[in-house]
Amino acid sequence: MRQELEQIYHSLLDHYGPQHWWPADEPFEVIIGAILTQSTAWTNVEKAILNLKEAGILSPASLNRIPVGELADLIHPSGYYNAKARKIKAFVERLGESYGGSLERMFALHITALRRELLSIYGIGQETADSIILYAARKPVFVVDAYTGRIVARLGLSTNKASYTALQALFMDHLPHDEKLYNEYHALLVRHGKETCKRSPLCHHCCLSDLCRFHG
DNA sequence: GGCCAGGACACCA
DNA sequence: TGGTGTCATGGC
Repeated sequence: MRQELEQIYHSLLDHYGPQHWWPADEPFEVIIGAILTQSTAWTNVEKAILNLKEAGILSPASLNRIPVGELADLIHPSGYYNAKARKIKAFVERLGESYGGSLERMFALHITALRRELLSIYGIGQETADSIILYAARKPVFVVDAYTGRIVARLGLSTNKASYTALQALFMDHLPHDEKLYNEYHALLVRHGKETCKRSPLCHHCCLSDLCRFHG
């Protein structure tokens, strides 16, 4: 299994090149982006983040002060703006109350403790928690998303109903726990999912065709 | 004009 | 545990 996962990785990297994720200037921006991109196109998230920057409130302290209704107005382009405003508020409130508003203090937690802490915050589920751990805290957890499940299922490496935990274990049980590897791998899976594997039922005519168990 | 994006939660059985 | 409804905009 390890060899197959490594072949997929190298095929994607050869085809697309390094993705330089996460597209953000700083760790806190990664977190806000991770919440805003839940079931939402990244182009819409960019508009919302730009609004926050132009309003000068893309910081834990500022977001703690602003009324939730005003925050919802600013992130309007990202969709689900009322729900996401509550989620952002929930995060910065926890950060303020438990860590004095310091991401460094929160990220000093051991990786499993950090994951539990993030999952206990309203609006942060498994994928958002793992995105924060990998791309903001820079610790080695494999981020699973909808593309990940579709791609490995189509390659014949899992069933199409595999759980988040099962998919995460598929990668973490067979690959070294390397933050840079997981960073690039997930980014490449998203890139590939956007470009190719979305509509094709099998992986015909894409850079992973040779690795598909359904071929030949 | 319908479909879908780098999900999470509440509620139900 | 697993299935369904809800939250909502913008691009194609």
